[in-house]
Amino acid sequence: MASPMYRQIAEDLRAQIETGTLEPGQQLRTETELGKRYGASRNTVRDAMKWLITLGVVETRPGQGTFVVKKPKPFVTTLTADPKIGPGGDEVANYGSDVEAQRRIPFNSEPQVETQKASATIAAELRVAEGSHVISRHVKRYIDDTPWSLQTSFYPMGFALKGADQLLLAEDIKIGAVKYLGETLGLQQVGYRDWITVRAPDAIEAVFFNLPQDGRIVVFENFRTGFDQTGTPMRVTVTIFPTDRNQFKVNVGNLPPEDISTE
Amino acid sequence: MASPMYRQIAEDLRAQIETGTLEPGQQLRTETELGKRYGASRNTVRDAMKWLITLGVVETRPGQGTFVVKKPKPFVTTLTADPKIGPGGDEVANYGSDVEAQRRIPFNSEPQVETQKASATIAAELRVAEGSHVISRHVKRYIDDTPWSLQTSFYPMGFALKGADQLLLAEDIKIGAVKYLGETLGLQQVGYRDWITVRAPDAIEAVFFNLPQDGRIVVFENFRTGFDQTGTPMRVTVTIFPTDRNQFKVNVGNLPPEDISTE
DNA sequence: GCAAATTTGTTCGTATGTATT
DNA sequence: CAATACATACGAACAAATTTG
Repeated sequence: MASPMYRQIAEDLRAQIETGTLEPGQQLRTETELGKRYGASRNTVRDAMKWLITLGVVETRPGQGTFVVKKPKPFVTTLTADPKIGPGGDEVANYGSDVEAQRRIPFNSEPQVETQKASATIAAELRVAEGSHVISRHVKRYIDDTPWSLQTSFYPMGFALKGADQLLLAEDIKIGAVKYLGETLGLQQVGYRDWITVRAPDAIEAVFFNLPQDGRIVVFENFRTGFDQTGTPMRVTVTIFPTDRNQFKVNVGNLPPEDISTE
Repeated sequence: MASPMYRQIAEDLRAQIETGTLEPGQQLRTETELGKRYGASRNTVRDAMKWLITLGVVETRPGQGTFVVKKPKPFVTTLTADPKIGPGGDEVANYGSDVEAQRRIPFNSEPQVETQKASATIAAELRVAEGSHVISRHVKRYIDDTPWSLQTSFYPMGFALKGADQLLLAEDIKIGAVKYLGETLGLQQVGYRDWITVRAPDAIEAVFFNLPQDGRIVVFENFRTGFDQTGTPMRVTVTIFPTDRNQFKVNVGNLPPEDISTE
C-alpha cells in the first residue's frame, strides 16, 4: 500500500494494456465510471490518467474519451553507407533507397531554399566563421503519408558563387546535390560523420509530426557533416526524426545480407 | 487569453529560465508564494509545475522545493569501429578508449553472469531457437562516478561447452571476450550491426540511472550483433544509455581527425 | 535525538468551460 | 440544441519528506 491510489489505478490499467485485455485503439471507461469502480474520486482517476499519458500508453480526446495508443510501425534508417554506393551518396537518395527496401512509399516536399547567417553550431561543423552566409535547403519527408523527418542541408555560400548556382533554386536537384557539386566544383564527398542526440521537439516540429505539445515524445537530431577529398567539411545536414516511429541501424565491417522480409 | 492559466504561468517561468533570470540549480519560490504572485490557487501553480516537469526544465524535491534542472555534460560514444582496431574490437575496450579520449574516468562493475533461455528478440538476433540456452554477461558502467550504461552480452551456450568456459565465470575477461573467443574457438568478429531504438526505461533502469519514475526521460537501447568469418552471429550485446547524458557518433569513409579539445 | 516549521504530495469536493456527438 | 466527456480552476485537508532549532 506504499504507492498512492492514483498510481495503483494507473498500474492496474497499464497491466491490462500490457496483457492485451485492453487493446490498442480501444476506448477506456469514462473517468467517472472508473472512479466508481476503483472507489476513488474522478480527480484521482484523472491523476492516474495523467500518469498514463506521460508514460505514453493512453491518450485523451475531449468529448470522446480515453483510448489506448496505437504504436506506429517503425521506420528503419541505416546510417552507414551502402557499400555499393560508398560514402559519397546523397542523403536523400540514400535514405530513399533504404525505405524502398522496406516496400514503403517515401515522398519529399519541394525544397525550401534560404540564405542565412550561420548559427554557432552550423558554423563550427562547416568550419566557417559564425555569422557568415550559408545556403539552407529544407525538405519535409513523408513515408506512407505519415510525417517522417525534417531535413535541412547547409552549404557555404561560396559554392553558389563559384558555379554551383542550382543550390539556390527551390527545386529538387535531380542527380543529387553531392553529384552536382562533383560536376560543377569537382568536390567529392569521401566520408561523413553523424552525430546523434535526442531532445524535446520545438513547436514547429511538434505540429509537423503531430506530437503532443508537452514534449513527452522526443526527437532524434542527426547532424551529418560531409567531407571532401581535402578533408574540408562541404555540407552539414540536420535531420529530425521523432523517436516514436524511427530507428537506426549502423553496419560495420563485413556483414551477411540482412533479411528484411521478417521486419 | 486562449491558453489556460497554468500554461501561462509555466510559460512565464520557462522564459525566466531560458533568459537566465533563473539559473540551473536555483530554487524557485514556493507553490503558495507563486500562487499569490500570479493570482492563482496552489493547485493551478502545481499544474504549471507538472507541465514544466514534463518539459524537463524543473524538478521538485519533497520537503525542499522546486529547482531548475542542471543538464549533465553529455558522454559521446562512437558506434563505428576505430580503423586502427577494426570491427573485431571488444565492446568494453572500444567504448573505454572512446571515453578516455575525453579525459574522463570510466569504471565497470564486475560482470554478473547467468545462463538463460533466449528471449524471442535475442534468439532472432543470434539465430538460435527461441528458448535455447544462452550465456548472459551483464555489467554496470560508470563515468566519473555517474551511471552511464547497462550492458548485457549474450553468447550461445555451445561456446562454453566447446572450450570457451571462461564465459561462464563472473570475472572480467582481461584480453577481451572477442579475442578470447578467437583464441579458444577460432572465431573472429569480422563485422557488427547496431540497431538503435529509444524507449521508456523499466523500473530497474530508472533506479540505476536515477531517472524519474514516470518515463519522461527515455533511454537508447542499442542491439549490437557481432558476426564471425562465416557470417554467423556470435554475440549480441544490448546496451542501455539514458538519453539525457548520452550522444552517438557514426564515422563513414575517410575522415580528418576530430578535434576533441573543444568538445 | 526530537520537535517544529516548511514544502511538496495526495485526495477529496465542487463548479464551470470546451469539444464532440 | 442537448447530452456526454474531458479540461481547467478553486478551496480544503492531511500525509510525507526535509531542514532547522
